Amino acid sequence: MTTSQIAPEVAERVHEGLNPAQRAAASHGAGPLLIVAGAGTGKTNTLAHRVAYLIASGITPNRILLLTFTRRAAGEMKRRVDALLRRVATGDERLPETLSGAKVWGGTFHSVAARLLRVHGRDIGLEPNFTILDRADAEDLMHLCRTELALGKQGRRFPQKGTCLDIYSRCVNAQLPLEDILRTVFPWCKEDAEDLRRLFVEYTDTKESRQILDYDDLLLFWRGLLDSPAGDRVRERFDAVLIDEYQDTNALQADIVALLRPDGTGVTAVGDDAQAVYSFRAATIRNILEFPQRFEGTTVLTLEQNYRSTQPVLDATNAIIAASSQRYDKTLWTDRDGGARPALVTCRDEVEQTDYVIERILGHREEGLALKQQAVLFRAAHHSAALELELSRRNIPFYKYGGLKFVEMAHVKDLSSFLRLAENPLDSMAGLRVLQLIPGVGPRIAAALMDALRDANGDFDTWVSWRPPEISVKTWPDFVGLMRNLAHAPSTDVSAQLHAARIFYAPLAEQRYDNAAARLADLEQIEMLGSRFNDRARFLAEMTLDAPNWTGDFAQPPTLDEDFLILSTIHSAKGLEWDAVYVIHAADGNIPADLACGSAEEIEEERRLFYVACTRAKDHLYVLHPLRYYAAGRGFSDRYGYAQRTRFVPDTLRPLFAESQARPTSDEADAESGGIEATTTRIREGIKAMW
DNA sequence: CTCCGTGCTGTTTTT
DNA sequence: CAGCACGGAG
Repeated sequence: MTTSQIAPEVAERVHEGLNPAQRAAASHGAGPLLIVAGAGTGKTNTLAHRVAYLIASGITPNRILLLTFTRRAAGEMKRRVDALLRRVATGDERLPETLSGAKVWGGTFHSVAARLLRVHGRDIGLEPNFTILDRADAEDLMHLCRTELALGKQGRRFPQKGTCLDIYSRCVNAQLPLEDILRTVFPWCKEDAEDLRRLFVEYTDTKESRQILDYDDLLLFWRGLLDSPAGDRVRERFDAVLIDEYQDTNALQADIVALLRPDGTGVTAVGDDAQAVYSFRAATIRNILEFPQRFEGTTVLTLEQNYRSTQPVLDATNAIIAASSQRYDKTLWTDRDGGARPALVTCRDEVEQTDYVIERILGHREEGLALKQQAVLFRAAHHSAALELELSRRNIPFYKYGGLKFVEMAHVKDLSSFLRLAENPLDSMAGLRVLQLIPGVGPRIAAALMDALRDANGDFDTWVSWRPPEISVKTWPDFVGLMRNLAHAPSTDVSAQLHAARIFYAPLAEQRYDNAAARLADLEQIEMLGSRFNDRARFLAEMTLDAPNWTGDFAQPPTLDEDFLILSTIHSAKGLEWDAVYVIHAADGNIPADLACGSAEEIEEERRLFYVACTRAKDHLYVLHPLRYYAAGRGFSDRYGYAQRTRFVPDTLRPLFAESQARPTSDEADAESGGIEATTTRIREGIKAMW
């Protein structure tokens, strides 16, 4: 790492406002650095300061690689670094040139991989027009391969396509042999090892021949590139590599970091082993625990001063995580005195929980807390269904993170598939999808047409002579014309291409969907969005790799400037904070999820997840658990269960909480019938409101 | 071959 | 109540 000496007064300006530990982290020298940063200790801020410090000390911004967990985090980081640099530049003549759009390489492992492979892929035999399969595409491809090999037709039932992909992905990301993964994670599929092996070979071959990459390939090929003779060309690009949320990286990602900076110089990893919640994606806290062994001469710095939460909230969250066997010991403290103990609220059922949460939210808003400063968190996306319904009914605007994503909706995928096919005519997943939109064209014909296209080296002219079924004789030439135009269009004009595709697609969508108008409106939004891009491949990649945040950009109720409540899965809430946080369905079965109680490790992860949820709160924390809950999915009708409060708040921790009932206990006697009556009344009101 | 109706099954978190 | 697999009609 080539850092020139940094002037003390410049350093002082960079570090303004940091505490001593943060300061040490931000201005650390070239040796490998691990920052163990507890929740709310200013991790993001410290990392931003470190980036600014590196730039101020002479490293060119585009020689810094900043790997974050989400695109949102990347954007936030960039904003802060820019602000810092602006502050530093004041009165300094040497710096302004580095300022204008400090182009730090940033993004998720996956999106950075896509960009690097676009440039260097040829060196390892990858054409730059490769396209990327999202999760659903990958599953569908797995399914096609399974049918191809006639698996699951021998009487025994074969694992589902999603399960197959999970197994495959787990092997790749954990870098472990199939047997190990089957034995430890998917024991009920042990019998299928041989067939799975065949399936995975077929899957891999198909992807290769079609020049399509799945999520895992992006990491795999990035590592392969670094491991190849061309690896130096990638290594030479970067002087510094910083990785956020290191506790949630997997073996493959750790390999990539090590290959980027083999001796560890210039590596900065930030993370908190107490917040590791992605082991289902093969993330392993061994990466953070063993970082010092992997990189000799590592400096470990710990951030323990919490700036986020009040003392009572921190007392509770510290106690929750104390029960865990975390390895990097740290005790968070704060000087934010005062504030109330977090609330532990018992509700009779989900209706009561919903009402309670909404009342509190509105109450806080009365006191001046905007909806945006409050969030409701839950374990699984569907846990918020009842709440969403009631919020809509009461016209309380909200926005939900996690769960179904905008770009995964059928019509959005349809539209982007036109561009994907134009970008890479071998992309059979995009091709099959687009072709089957045409009436009279099903899987068989579509497959034949894609084969023909491949034989013609991707020249769409080969489709001109094909005679479609009667119903589509008119549509077909338009379609072929569209594809030819898209293929020859300058790749820069993304929104024009989207427009052309939309015009063709609109009538098909109208036939296909009963709510076509709404869907077509979405597509206009996509088109607008396309105008922000000047590169089709980049557009398509971001579309699949950075999907979640796109929803935040526009796919919401038309209230973007207005105030709205945040609903989020706990996983999607990572790294965020709100003044008031409501953790709902915090009852055994949901937290921890009964599907995740197979082993002690899994339960520990659920505990950390609960910890992550609670540590999002600055001033007000509510943990709610309905006694009676609707066990979604276990058959319909009246499958209600009686839930224990979450085991992560055992009796010993109760003094740290203010316990209450959602309704006064005096109602107990008549509450049962009263509650039910209230429900039926509400249903009737709802029906009346419909006319 | 496509398309549509019927019946079975299965459930988390995300790049 | 889905989303998917399978069977039969056109």
